[in-house]
Amino acid sequence: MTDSMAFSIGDLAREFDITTRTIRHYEDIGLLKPQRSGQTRIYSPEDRTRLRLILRGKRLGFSLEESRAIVDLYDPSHGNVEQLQTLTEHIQQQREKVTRQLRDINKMIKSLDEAEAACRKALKKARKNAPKSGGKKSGKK
Amino acid sequence: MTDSMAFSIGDLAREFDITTRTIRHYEDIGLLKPQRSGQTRIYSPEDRTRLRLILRGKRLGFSLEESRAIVDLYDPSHGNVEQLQTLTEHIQQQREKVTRQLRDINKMIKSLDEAEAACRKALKKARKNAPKSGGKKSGKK
DNA sequence: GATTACCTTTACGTAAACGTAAAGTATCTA
DNA sequence: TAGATACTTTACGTTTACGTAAAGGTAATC
Repeated sequence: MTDSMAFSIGDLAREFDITTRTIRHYEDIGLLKPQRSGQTRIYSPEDRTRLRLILRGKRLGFSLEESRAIVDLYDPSHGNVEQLQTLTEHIQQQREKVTRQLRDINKMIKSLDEAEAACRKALKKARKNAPKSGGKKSGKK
Repeated sequence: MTDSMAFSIGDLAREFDITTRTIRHYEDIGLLKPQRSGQTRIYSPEDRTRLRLILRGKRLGFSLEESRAIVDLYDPSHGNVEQLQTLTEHIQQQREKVTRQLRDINKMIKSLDEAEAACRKALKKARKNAPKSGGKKSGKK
């Protein structure tokens, strides 16, 4: 039960709703390095996790290069102290970026709330002025 | 004091730390429509707000087309009821996307926390094993 | 044994979001 | 009056992140 679970490229494409081309592209630029069985790519659970992180980064608007920095945080190929120190700096940078995103998102949610309220108000007013066939279920609710 | 405040393209570029080319590009695709004084563009506070919203969307990884949808929420050119209804749908969509981003961000912050902790731990261990010149300020803290 | 469903590589194409250069206009200012 | 600075347009170039053939290998199934 050590390395029992493996995935094909199609498995991952289906699971994450992306194309195989996308997955191969990530390999082209060195974000993924699956094993091979002959020609065919074999993805481990770790590869799957890396892919998940990449796609999360994408949803957050990170470039693939930025995602690389994040994914590499979880890579056990960081040994010496200097690397660890630059690593903490990287983490700090990512944290700052993400924190700013959090602020932006909260602002945007607030904006959406306001926009929705204004919209509802306008709709209410419109229905009141011209309830040509819409006055049916017009309980106060 | 109605429309007293106006900005040049350079003003806005400096304020938001972008190039004038970027601002003109947003106009090319119809995201901004500043007034003109002869050839020269004159930006109102409303234009400035639109630009701010666009850039916020960018930081959140929105495409300019997506940002257009958001910016248009605040545009007073939405009059009739059907438009208002599709508008609420748009708002709902944006809210869902942003909500998912919020989840992603929280996950990522958590991940960063863990990565940082693991990193500190590794550094501590490294200093303990080889304190060649680093044992100086090594109070428990 | 032919079809179907996977997988592979190589390679040119493309949309988005600007960058960058060229060439010209208008306004200060030394 | 000659820069220097800031504005303008036109237009080709570039990067990122894949899309989309083309051409083929392998393996199960009808």
